[in-house]
Amino acid sequence: MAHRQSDPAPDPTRRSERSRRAIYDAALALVGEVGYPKTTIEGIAARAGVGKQTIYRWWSSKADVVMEAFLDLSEQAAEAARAAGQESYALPDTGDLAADLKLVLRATVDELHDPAFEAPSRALAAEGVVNEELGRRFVAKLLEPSLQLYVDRLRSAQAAGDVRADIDPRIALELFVSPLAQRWLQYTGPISYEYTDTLVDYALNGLAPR
Amino acid sequence: MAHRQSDPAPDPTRRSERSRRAIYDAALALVGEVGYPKTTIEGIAARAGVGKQTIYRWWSSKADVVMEAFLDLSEQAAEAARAAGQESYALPDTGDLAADLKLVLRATVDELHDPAFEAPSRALAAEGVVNEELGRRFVAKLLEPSLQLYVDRLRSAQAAGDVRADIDPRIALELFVSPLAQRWLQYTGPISYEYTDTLVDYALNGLAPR
Amino acid sequence: MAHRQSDPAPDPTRRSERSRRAIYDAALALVGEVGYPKTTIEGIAARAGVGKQTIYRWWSSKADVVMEAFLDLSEQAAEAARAAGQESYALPDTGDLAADLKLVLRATVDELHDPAFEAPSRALAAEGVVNEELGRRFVAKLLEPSLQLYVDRLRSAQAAGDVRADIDPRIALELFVSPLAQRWLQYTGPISYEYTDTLVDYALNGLAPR
Amino acid sequence: MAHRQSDPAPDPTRRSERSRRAIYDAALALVGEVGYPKTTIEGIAARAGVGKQTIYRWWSSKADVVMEAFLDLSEQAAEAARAAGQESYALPDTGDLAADLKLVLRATVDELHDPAFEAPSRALAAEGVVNEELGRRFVAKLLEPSLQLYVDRLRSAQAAGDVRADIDPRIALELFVSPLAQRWLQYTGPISYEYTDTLVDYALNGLAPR
DNA sequence: TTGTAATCGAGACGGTACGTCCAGTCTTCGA
DNA sequence: TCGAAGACTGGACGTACCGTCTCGATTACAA
Repeated sequence: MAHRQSDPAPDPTRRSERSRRAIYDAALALVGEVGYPKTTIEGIAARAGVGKQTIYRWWSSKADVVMEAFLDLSEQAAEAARAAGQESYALPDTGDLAADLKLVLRATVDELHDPAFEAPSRALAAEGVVNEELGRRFVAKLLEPSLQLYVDRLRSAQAAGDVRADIDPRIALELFVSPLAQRWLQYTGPISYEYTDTLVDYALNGLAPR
Repeated sequence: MAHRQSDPAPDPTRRSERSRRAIYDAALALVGEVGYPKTTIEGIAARAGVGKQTIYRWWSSKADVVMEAFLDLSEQAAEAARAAGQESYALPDTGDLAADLKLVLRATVDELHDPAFEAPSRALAAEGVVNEELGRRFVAKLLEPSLQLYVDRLRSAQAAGDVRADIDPRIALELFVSPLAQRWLQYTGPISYEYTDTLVDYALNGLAPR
Repeated sequence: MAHRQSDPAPDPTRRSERSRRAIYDAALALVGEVGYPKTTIEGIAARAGVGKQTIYRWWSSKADVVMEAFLDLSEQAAEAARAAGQESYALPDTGDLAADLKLVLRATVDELHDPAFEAPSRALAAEGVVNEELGRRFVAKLLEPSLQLYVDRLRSAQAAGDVRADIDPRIALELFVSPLAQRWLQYTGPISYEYTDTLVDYALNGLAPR
Repeated sequence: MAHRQSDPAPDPTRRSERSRRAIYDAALALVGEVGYPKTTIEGIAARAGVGKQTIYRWWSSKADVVMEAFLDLSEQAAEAARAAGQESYALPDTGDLAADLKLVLRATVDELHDPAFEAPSRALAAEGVVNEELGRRFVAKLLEPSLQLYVDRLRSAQAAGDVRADIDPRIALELFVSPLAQRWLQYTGPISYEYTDTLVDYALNGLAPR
């Protein structure tokens, strides 16, 4: 980072779009093929047919490059989904909260098993654990928007009387989202539809007898 | 690891205890001072006053060294706790499940804020995210034993009728443990007594109106 | 040089005199301040407030730029000398050959000690040793004209009977000029008035007893 | 150079002779093949099958490496000559000074035309022009020993009455050696047997009529 | 009690990647 | 239309570590 400050700051309007795209592609391809630790700036540059300086000019670290590459990928995916008529900016709301949550969590389970997403997102999550700044960026850009959808759905459920009014939705969603996240991140247990269904049931009804 | 196979297998009985201790100390000190990524085998060896080969002879990677060092530290801490009369092999069981869980989680909150534990455990957690073998070892050695205590306490609560009998305690515990873990690992939110108390309440009583 | 061919040949009439001057000044200043090897095209351009392309358009290499800059400096110096009434296009001819040569060589000794000339001329001489094309240009433009003055003076001496008629003046001058040059270039010995006086004496009278 | 001082100084007794030889060979081969400026440390290391650090550990610069490689080559050549019965530690002394000098200078002319010696010695001479420290080393190790032979021969000539007693041999030798050196270094003129013969004649007999 | 075989500290080795600097080319924009 | 500005590909720089490989010098066990 320090080395960037000293430079006279490059002019973003003259930036080569071609290079940026090539760098994103190379970065994601390498992370997928050889894993994040063996992915090197030098390797990305070579694969992208780009000078190393072009990477160092616009990004401050390998984590930064991979992060933006992944962000870009997500945006493209979102764009594609939007174009395909899907609305990814809201959870389904059939009136049956449990069913809706289970559905969405099952989709998340599938996504977590998709190898195209797994390598870079694990890498970024790991980096974020140890690098607070990047971690917060990762959360703000990638995680929080998804979590917000749960907040919205839970509020709707509160309006319908399906969730107690005094519940904080931002915390409530963690009851079923965080366990899944932890199992995936830390290999603390297997991930399955049955598991996520169970989480929803437990979370909605509580552990204590009613 | 591969490089170990080629060696004629070192004789553990002739191992220098002095060196091992020095290596553990150096490893933890460096992780604390300069962070895990800037901690190098070479640096550990120099700091420990030890030849590099002595490290490579007994460990297969930096992650391995730091892992064992941290394990050793934890064991010492546990030992010290035991010596001080505390029993860390069981959760309190006052009959009030909610209160017992809140108490233990508050202690965990404190631990997570302890800088001596934070650097190495974050580093290992991060490494484990990306390195499945190490991740599983980390969980098995450090996480699972603690989680087992929750399982025991929940079973006791089931026997007392405070938790429904059809609940799987291994999953149930994740409702309040995983959210805390995720907030700590991924900076998805602040960590406080109030937060963990809320988690316990939500988990025990559920989100749906009763 | 090759890269010049590809360009559509720049139009010298539209060349910016301002830029050329600035480039000469910057080049000589940098060679003086940081030495020839650390002088870079980029540095010259920045110091001259000029685009790199402006340099590459008119010169083929760093050596080329410095060469022309130095040539320009020499011409200016010659001009100034001429303006001051000195005639630098001929050696003194008092009738006493030995005295005349000693005088001129002493002036050369002084010049070789002048730091303003030393850095760039050493740099160019060095470059010329290894780069024949540039070396020959250096000699033709800078050295040969001076040597010609010795040739003229020696011819005049031959006419006066002070030098044998069968002597080749172009070779003869090397007897006292080359030793001085070598001592300066290669640090093979100290340079002083006494030394050059001795050279003249030895050269004129020979080593063998008469 | 600075970076060497900071290191704790490597242990010369543990140095790899194999690597040193390979580095010398690679350096000389590259200088011969692509020229000194295009010879890089990286290239030498690759060609020698050696890590770059092994070069930086023992030498402070490219010039240093090439210098020692050339020195080593010269020593080997001298050794070989010695083994072949030649005595390179003295000039011939037939009693005819002029003939002896002409003979030796003709041999020098041949040597200067030998491409195996030309590339590295030009490179080192050039470097020495601009780098005083290296220049002096070059002279002391390579030039001065040869010049000393001339001094010896001239003294012998003085004893025989063939050279005036008041002549300083160290300066006298420059009358025929330096012109040759300058023509070779700076391309100030062609080099031939006839030329060196002429130099000897002029120097011994002087330019003035007798 | 004395070899003798292993481990030990030390650090040189062949390598890979780092982050920087500059070469030489190409593109944009203002005068 | 040229020149300043500077982004671009490319490649060498000198450094830091990697993991392997000798080296003596302890050191502890078996003879």
